[in-house]
Amino acid sequence: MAKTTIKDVAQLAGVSPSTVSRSLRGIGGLSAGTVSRIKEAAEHLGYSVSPAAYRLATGRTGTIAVVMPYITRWFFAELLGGVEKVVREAGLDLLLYHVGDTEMRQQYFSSGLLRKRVDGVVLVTLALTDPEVAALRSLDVPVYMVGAEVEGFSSVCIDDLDSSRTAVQHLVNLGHSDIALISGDPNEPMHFTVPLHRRRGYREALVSAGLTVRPELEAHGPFTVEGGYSATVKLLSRRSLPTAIFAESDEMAFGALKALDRVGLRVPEDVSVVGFDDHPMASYFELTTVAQDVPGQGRLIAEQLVSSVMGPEGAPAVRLSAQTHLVVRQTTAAPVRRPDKHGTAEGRPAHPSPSTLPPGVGTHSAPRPASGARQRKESRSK
Amino acid sequence: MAKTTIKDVAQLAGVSPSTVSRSLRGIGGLSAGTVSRIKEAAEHLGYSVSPAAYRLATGRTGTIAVVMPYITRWFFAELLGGVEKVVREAGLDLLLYHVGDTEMRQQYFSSGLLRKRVDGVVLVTLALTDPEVAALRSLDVPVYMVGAEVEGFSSVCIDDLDSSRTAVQHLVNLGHSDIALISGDPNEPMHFTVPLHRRRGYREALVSAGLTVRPELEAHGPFTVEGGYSATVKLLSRRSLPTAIFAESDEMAFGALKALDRVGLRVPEDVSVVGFDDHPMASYFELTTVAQDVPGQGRLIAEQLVSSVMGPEGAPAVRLSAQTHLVVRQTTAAPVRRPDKHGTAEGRPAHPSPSTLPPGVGTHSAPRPASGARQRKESRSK
DNA sequence: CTGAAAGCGCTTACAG
DNA sequence: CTGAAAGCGCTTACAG
Repeated sequence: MAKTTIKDVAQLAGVSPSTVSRSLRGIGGLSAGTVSRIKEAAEHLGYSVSPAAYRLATGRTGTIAVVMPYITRWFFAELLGGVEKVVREAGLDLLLYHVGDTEMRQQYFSSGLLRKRVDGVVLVTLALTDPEVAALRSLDVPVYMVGAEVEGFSSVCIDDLDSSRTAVQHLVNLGHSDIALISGDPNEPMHFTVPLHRRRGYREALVSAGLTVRPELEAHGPFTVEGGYSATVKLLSRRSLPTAIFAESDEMAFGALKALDRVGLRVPEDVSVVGFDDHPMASYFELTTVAQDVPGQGRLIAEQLVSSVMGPEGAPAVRLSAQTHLVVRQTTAAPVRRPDKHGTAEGRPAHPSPSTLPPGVGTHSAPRPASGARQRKESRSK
Repeated sequence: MAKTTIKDVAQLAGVSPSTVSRSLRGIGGLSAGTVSRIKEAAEHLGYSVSPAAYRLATGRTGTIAVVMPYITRWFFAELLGGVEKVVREAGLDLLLYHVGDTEMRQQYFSSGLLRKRVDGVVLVTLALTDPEVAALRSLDVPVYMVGAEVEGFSSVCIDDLDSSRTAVQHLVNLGHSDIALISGDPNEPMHFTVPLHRRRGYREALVSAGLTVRPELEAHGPFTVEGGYSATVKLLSRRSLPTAIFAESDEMAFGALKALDRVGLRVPEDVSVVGFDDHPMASYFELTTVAQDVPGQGRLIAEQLVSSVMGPEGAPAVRLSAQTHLVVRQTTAAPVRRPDKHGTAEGRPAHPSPSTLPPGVGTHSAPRPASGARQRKESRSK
């Protein structure tokens, strides 16, 4: 199974390596006979060009890198899927890099890990520091961003600010005035900008509706089910209860639904909930949410990248925006007037139409008093 | 921003390129002074070796490929995360390939896409045909498999057969005899073996409990929430209703829960449900399920790969197995005796008191040793 | 301990 | 339309 080289092919076809090279890439004038002879020889020998040699000779790697702070979370996995599709169809290789914490991040950007290794890189959701931007520029390859923007780099973003405003405005329009926010941690070390924009959208919507921004209506946690659950528990332990909750991601909204269910609050009768993403499980929960096409964003940015990498000329940086739209399902409704502002679930009047109770909520677990602790009974067999 | 080469470093340090090369990789005897001078020069110039030149000279690519039929599904994303971690820590690059359908698959294996491109490849969940195995062997690099086994390739698998048997035995122990299966499509074109093993485990458990395997108790669909939903709808439209359902994945189980909820069947009072995976949302739904550590499997196989790729000598193929354990939560309970076997949901008597189901406690199955089962108690810290 | 030289397998002006 | 030759940037026996 010795590796067959271009020389072997040349010899078999009775031509020079140069001719084989040109023929295989369809360059220059070639006599039809030679071409087919070469093609045959190459196939017969099972020849494929050595990427290493090709790269060394041409300086092009035929490879792009995708750098992400998470791999398994819904948004990131979907985005990766979209990027992969376009990149593969273009015949490029995709190198995956996970930059999970600030330490990895630092060592990642300081060492020129990508140097001479890729023709382009797409960064997902990473808010770059100035030194990081400088390091990236010194790579001398086009940089593409999703969910973040940097001068001189192409990007595709949704309008987080406006989308969040819309989501909260929906709650305002329904008549809510005690609208809580479940957001990402504003002080997390990776400095993601998405949560910042979504929070700003929330606050702006309140203000423009003549409502006041109240810190006790805001809680935060990681962008996960657990994060949404514990943030909601926090909200529910404060002095005034919200009639609606805007969660910055669907997974957080799922956690909120669970927490509400645990304390016996009904959705949407007692509390309305809006999420963000349109995660596949969102329709399961009948969750009202802001929908975005994540694989589409991946494809979009990858197409930019591909056309610039394959093209003869580096294309100028562009800023693309992806659409979002509010999907109204069954977790939002007009608030029910409550006689007792501090009332517990039991004290509330029954809602006229309980059939709007979202499926899956409230059926599988006995409601218990919320406490910070997770209740989890597990038993293992064997 | 001209690329700095080893010559530049050599010149600056006043030595030959050979010496720089040796010094940078810590080979041969080196005088301390030279080493530090070289190191300084390299840092000053921001030098990093050209991967292409390195690969061409050494024949090693420092790269591994991960080939997966899905990227975004939970199992695959988690596995990828585990592999990535180990691979990155070893300083290797990870090339991601998505082989989504039989067509991609064919063109993928026929063209030597991986040829000369990687030092090793991990295949996830792909049942290979003989020609595919041959193509892989001709790559002349070690091949690693997760969730599948091939003679001569290293692999890590869970025991799908035994795990499924255990899950169904749990239902049998609770007193169920009408146990349905929600499985993957046995005729899907990719020929995944996991669903086959899980189905066999289901059937074997029935048989060994003296129950008969009834086709009308089996339904299939894709390994998704939707798939589980529609498979359950199929089950519910047949002549006899099951009192328990074993779903081959948690996501399918979620779909089952939804379908049951839609028709007013209560879980676990009317129907018990067991899933497979211990997906993060499983605890959300209080789903009884077979837990597996997916990122751990990714790390395990990656460690094998790394040690063989980095090591001087190709290690022999090994077959590793990963543990599973049944996690009993609240979606399984003893069946309630029904007067009317063909009764509809509406026709059923209301369950006397759901509180007769002590949360978690009363639902434990008597752990019964399955044949050939590994005994292992796992406890979760944190 | 260190250099000069060959070689890894391609591509691409440069000639013809 | 096709070849010979140089060069891409490394590594590694081979000498010294």
